[in-house]
Amino acid sequence: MKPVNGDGKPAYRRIQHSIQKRIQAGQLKPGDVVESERELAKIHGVSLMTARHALAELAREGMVERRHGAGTFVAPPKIHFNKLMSYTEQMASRGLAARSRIVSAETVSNEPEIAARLSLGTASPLIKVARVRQAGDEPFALETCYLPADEFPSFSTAALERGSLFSILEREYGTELAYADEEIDATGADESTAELLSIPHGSPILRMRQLIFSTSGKPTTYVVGLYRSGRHTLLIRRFR
Amino acid sequence: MKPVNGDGKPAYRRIQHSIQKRIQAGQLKPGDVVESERELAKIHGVSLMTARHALAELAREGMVERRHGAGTFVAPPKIHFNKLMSYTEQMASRGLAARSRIVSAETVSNEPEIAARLSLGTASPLIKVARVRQAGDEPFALETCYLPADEFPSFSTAALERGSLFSILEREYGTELAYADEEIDATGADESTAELLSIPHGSPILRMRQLIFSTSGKPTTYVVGLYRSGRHTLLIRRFR
DNA sequence: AAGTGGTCTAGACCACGGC
DNA sequence: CCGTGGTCTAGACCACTTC
Repeated sequence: MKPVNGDGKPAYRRIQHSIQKRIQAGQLKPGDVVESERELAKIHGVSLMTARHALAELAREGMVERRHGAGTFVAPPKIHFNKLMSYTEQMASRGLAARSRIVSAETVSNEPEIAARLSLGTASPLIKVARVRQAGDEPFALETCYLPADEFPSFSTAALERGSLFSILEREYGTELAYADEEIDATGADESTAELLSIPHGSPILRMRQLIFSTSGKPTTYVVGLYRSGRHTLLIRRFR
Repeated sequence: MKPVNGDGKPAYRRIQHSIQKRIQAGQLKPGDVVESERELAKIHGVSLMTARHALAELAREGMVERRHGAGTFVAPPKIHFNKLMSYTEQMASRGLAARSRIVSAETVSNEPEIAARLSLGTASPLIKVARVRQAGDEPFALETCYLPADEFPSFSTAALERGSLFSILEREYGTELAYADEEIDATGADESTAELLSIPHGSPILRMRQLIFSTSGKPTTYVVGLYRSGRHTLLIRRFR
């Protein structure tokens, strides 16, 4: 009497996805009521606990809100705080094209501190790419990223001209990024940075040092970003 | 045949807490195995699903890790990224005492921009308290916080000398804080800030503007923090 | 093979919300 | 009042890890 599910996926996931699809397709709008546990159980031919599991997961992910005694409702779209996004993605999410210029691209072996952060030997070769990010014609940030050269063979700077670093890592090398730890502080622009950003030497700039980890837990990229004061604000949401 | 639980709390929460206590008391150390679902069910006289619920919640909170086929294990203590903590709490979590000096405390009605951020009329009275945070004898930050004066009657600056702002809000006024949205950028120290932080005028400083919301979703406090360069680094974790 | 977590059933009662 | 989500039972089988 075991009702075989069509695929190998858990029933609660299938229910979850079916609701998720309807939300993304716009058939269910924020505020709309979602089927109750009992309705879903009947529709999908599962027990209450299974239907419940599906809704509980969706609530945990922020897709729906559950109100005791009232029902389950589609949640308003969340603003993506604390999301790890590439510059290209950030611009795209605002409907803008990413503009940047590669300042330098080389393989270096003399940056022991950064190699250490990437859990590598002190003399390990690193791909080092420095780019100036532009808004309109004005440069507003200098980003330098470091990758272990051994893990990204035949890394092509040309590809960087076209697409984002993230998409290259993910599509060309199958590296799934998971999270990043960032250190943020203020500092003054040194000579070369000042020149690249067209600001006076010593101007206050925001420095963001980012260590990006892949899903396997390995540090994959180190990025140092220097942002012109007044041109850039970081947004974070903290929870209690 | 309904086994009455001693209190009104759900069984799965009691199980959760009993495990949580043993972890915090050090009886269970990171890596230690936790009782299996079946064991917990027997011990607490509940069904498997209930014991399971308790462990699933603990896993969601990051207290334990579950490994399919192997067991449930105490997770290593997590670094609290992206947590909304008061200065006092941050220091306490490092085993240090918070040291700060109140620079000024007044009620103002002429800061329309900040009143607006707190969703108040432009002329609403605001409690404004400026404090210098110290590490040892060295000042490293200037924090100015604003609260709606109407909602915190008889706000005592004296209490601030003793405890943290957060604890006053939570204990004296029953305001539960939920989350904060922060804007972070770099700027240069103005005259008065430079003097208070003992740094040259124009030195780069990290500015953090924070709007703190209560659990009811209402903006409750606005904080502007100015941090000396080199003395302070912000840590964030971003997820993909 | 034994033990674990992951999924699931077919019910039950309770607490809460809105009419 | 009825329908909702919240908790819970007493089992079951499967997938996985460990030995």
